[in-house]
Amino acid sequence: MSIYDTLNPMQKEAVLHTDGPLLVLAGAGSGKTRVLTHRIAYLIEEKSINPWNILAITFTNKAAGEMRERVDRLVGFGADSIWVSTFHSSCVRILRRHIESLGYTTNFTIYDSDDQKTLMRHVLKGLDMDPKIYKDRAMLGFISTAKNDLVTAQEFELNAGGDFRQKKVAQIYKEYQSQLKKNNALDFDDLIMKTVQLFQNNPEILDYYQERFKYIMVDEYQDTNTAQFKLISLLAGKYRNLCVVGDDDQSIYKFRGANIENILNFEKACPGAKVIKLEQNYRSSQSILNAANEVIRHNRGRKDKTLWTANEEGPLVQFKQFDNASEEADAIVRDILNSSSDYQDCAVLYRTNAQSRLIEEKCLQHNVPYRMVGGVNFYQRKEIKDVLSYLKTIANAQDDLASIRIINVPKRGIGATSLGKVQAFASEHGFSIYDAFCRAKAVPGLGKTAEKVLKFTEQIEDFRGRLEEETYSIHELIEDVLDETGYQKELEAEGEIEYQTRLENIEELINKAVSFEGEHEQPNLSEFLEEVALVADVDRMDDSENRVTLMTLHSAKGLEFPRVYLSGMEDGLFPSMMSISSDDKEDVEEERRLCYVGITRAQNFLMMTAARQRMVNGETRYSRVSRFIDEIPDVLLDSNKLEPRLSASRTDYDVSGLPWGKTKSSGRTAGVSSFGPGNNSYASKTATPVSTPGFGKAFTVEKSASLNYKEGDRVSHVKFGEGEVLEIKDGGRDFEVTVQFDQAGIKKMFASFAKLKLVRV
DNA sequence: ATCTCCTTGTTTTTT
DNA sequence: ACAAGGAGAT
Repeated sequence: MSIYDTLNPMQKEAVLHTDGPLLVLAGAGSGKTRVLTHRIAYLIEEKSINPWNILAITFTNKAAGEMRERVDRLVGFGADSIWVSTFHSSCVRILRRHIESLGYTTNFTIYDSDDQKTLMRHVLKGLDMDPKIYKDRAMLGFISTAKNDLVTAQEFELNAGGDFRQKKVAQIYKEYQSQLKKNNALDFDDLIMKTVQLFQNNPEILDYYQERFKYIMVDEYQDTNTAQFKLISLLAGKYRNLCVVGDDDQSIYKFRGANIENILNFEKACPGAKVIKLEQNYRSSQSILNAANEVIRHNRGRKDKTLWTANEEGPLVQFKQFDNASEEADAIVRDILNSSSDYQDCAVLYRTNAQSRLIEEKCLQHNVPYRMVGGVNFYQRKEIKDVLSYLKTIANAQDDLASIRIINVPKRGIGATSLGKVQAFASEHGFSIYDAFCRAKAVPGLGKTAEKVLKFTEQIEDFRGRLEEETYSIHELIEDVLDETGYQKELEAEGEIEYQTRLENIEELINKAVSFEGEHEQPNLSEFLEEVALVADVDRMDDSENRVTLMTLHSAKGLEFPRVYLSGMEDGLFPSMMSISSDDKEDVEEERRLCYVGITRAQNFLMMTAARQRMVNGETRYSRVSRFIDEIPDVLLDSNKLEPRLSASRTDYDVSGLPWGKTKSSGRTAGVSSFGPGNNSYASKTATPVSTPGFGKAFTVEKSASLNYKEGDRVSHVKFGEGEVLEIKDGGRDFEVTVQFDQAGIKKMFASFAKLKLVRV
């Protein structure tokens, strides 16, 4: 019996169809990864295809790693010469070799969204545009959309025609591009677009890669954008052995330029394409699948398919509505505890990252270990960006953003004024900022500051020199930078707790460097930086520990858990207000697909929850239950939604036409403009009684009762060991706990950070 | 040059 | 609620 006999007939058909275009419509949990891995194995083992000729594209690096591992297990050898990677890393790899024909140098840097924003601000300032009218984020949005559609700045300008605003945007786009080029940098969207341009301008390079990648597979095809589609079409243009796998019902990245038409029109774009549907779900119970099918049924314009399962029925999907978000979070964490499942089998999913805080708080309160995916991206943390900017400056002296970021970090007495002079000097002579730093003596009006600047550049040159040595490693470099620049000293001065977490983060970066060195024959700094630039948060998710997973619905795509909690099922939150009020009906459909993705993550147990009252952006919001819940027939739900509501009469106040009532609870008294100043007071007055003026305070009291240790208790800390609590002080947001540790001495720390555990004596 | 307070935006999602 | 950027003070 061969490994292919374990596949169902449809899966098997997909595996055996190796030549010519193939679209696999794979419903949630239908074993698409199995199909992909077996298909690769089949190509290598049965069709004797050289692994070298196979390209498999996945959505995240984590998925890539998993796929490689699974292929490794299926085929004995050769699996490591297959390209398994994301669109972005594939493009970087190609560009590193050939980008010189586009006028960049091969040590280009990659700008993340923060860098983009900084650069855009700079561009807007340089063009003397009013930032009130031309907002950085909006401009970047236009540019991103354009790039995803392969529209260059020049084409954008032509398309703008006589439209004044569009012409302005075109001007900004142009300037932004030229600044990027000056910095020898590419943004995320450039990675794809430049690769496409490279192929279009250089047929011989394209031909090389067409010959190289005779068999191409693309996972999560529903989330590809136009540029990515073009890239794939070019690569597969010669041999046409293209297999794409996806599910139109799980397309959730339209906001990022994903073009659902790519999957809906695949057959048109690739004449003669074979289409195979995988409709048997192996993941979820019947009950869960029923709910999922009911929800997604409400979308129009989808490929017709019905997911079924042979799994047992399982418990009904639960739905519970709570009075407020805190109760909701509390109930979820309690339910996890009561279920006596392993923590790692549980996931709490939410629409927005902001919702994670309450869940986290409750986990800490009940001593439930958790792991949070997302939130502030690790590589976007200040200390990480600082260290990386040093590395970037050392690796690529043309990266102005990086040089500017660190010239006065740690403080060297080089402020905005001096920097301004250097920048003026640099742009006048066409130098990069770093080159201008090196010529500080020639910068007019810099005076004594010039020497400080030169001290900095000497240091950088010194590091650069050391890097030439064979034995000098990246992690040593990081450690030396921390030490010799005085960065670490400055961190220390920031205070105990800050210092701790920041240092921990930097240590994690060092670990990353060490493992990078282990994986590469000749570790190269630019390569390290790019690897770091391309990691998503899910990639860093370590699932070996027994912890509850907290993440957004978006990050949950592709994962599965025995026990799933879908929180915040409220209209205005999920589906989001933006999508509800949008002119484009498609927007709510995308949210519905997101809901479908969420439901289908669950294997055995699913609980959906909602809160009647929730704090959002510092204001209390009252919401009704999500329309997605209404779309699931009552018989499929174990629900409390028929119970009387807390404030049935609250609709009386709902004069705004929004699906919720709004209360300004604090701070700004800016009028709700549409009502005019007179009506404004009406809105806030009527709503006040419900908003419990002291809500914030009541909240902290509740938290106080929950700390399970008090002054005088023995507690233990992960790092410091055991000790005695000397003092607990209410520091507003959190409790400040002072502990006399047996070994480590007296430490002050925040309760939620320290995760102290009570020690029974 | 650095610190402080005030204003403003942010919150939908991320490679 | 909270962070980040800008203006004005020190």
